[in-house]
Amino acid sequence: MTVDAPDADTPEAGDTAAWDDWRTYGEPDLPRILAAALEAFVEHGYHGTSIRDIAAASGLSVPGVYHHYRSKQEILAALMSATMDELLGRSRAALASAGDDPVARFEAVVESMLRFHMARRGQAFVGSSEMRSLDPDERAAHIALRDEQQAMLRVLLEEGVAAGVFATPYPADVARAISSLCVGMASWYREDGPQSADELVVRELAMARALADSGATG
Amino acid sequence: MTVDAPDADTPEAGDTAAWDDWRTYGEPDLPRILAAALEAFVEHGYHGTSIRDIAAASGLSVPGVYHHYRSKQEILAALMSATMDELLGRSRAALASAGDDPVARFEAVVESMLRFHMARRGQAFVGSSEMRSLDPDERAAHIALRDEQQAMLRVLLEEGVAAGVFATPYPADVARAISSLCVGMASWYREDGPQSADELVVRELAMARALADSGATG
DNA sequence: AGGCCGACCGAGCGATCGCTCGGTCGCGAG
DNA sequence: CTCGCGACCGAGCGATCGCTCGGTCGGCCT
Repeated sequence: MTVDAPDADTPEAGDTAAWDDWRTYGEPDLPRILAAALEAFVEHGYHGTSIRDIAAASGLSVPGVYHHYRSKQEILAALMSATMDELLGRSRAALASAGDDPVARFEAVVESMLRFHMARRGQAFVGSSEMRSLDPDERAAHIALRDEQQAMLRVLLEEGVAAGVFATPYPADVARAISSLCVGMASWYREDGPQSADELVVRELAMARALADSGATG
Repeated sequence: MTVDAPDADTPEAGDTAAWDDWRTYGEPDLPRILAAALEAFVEHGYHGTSIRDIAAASGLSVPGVYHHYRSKQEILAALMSATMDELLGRSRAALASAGDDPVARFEAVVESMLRFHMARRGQAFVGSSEMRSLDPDERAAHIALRDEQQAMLRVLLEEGVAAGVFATPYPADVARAISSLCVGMASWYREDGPQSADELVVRELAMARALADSGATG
């Protein structure tokens, strides 16, 4: 069992100091097997993709794939954890670079989520649609990370409410709603769509702010 | 090939006059094969479910299933179209019962979507997650209906903007966002959750209104 | 009583599934 | 030059897949 690892110059999972350039995205540097699996999972889903599909798309034989991963399940798990690691890493980096203003902190994290779900739409889509295909252990770990991401948002909203800059009485619901917007965006966004990524970020950010101020009637 | 049809007292697809009681939901009255397929698709996905799974869960043999549906694909298609027919029917009924006020019309349709995604969460989830598993023809038909649903929302938003009661410069984006909120809700909502369905509707409706007023800076 | 038909089933078809066995090959170390 | 080892492959295992063939059975019409 060898690693088939990402290039060495890629920031490692959990390394908060990396991703300091959290707004910019290069080519996804997944190892070829994961890249092939990603494309297939996006199009046909985990159970609709065979190891032979993945092998052919990565230019390998079936045993060639099994030389790098012990099972199809391990391929999915590797893909999902790479996804969550990058999302959380970028969100933490965004938060760390945002200073003290509650609104700026909130917007930095939301922007990091928006950009991730646009630039890594395939990963983001698989990360949410194939959770049920994960083995219980990996699924629990994945859910914990996703909850951590949402908790970050919720805390930021609560701090904004405490500071008097947000009005929502239900920060947890708003955090969930913003996550839903991001997941949804990963489904419909196309790079060659009518709006630029930057403009889309502006629009969605405005919607996120509106959610943070919703329910102000009291 | 016979029908395995819903009970005769169920409103038929496309019958706008039905669903006049669009807010109330009884037990889903899917034929047993579709009910079994729904449960399996929610848990394991279309490709993760075998005909033998569906047969066993509906108390039939494999040929017994094929007596009612020509293929596994036809089972999925029947489930998806039943879903979209009910959603669109209830939304149209909500709109028809809402009077002339633009805000009331908007809120009626959003509420119909919210309640549907709560009461029929399984169908709603499969309807959005298994679109890629549909054959191209049925997929195109399904997408057309989904677009019709979103267009209804967008037109309502445009009318509200024209009437001066909504502020968003991007009604299409807001319509998409509201749909995303509904789809997301189908993923996390549980009937035995901490909030009642009615309270959740109030909260989510407030968020939808906030989205309709977002981006007012110009 | 006889015949038809809708509802269903036991057995099994060929294809494909995830995965493995027993290799080959090239490259770097000694 | 040889040896070990990581990277890979041809062939094929048993299991399961979607689907079908050739029935049985019971209720309804005449």
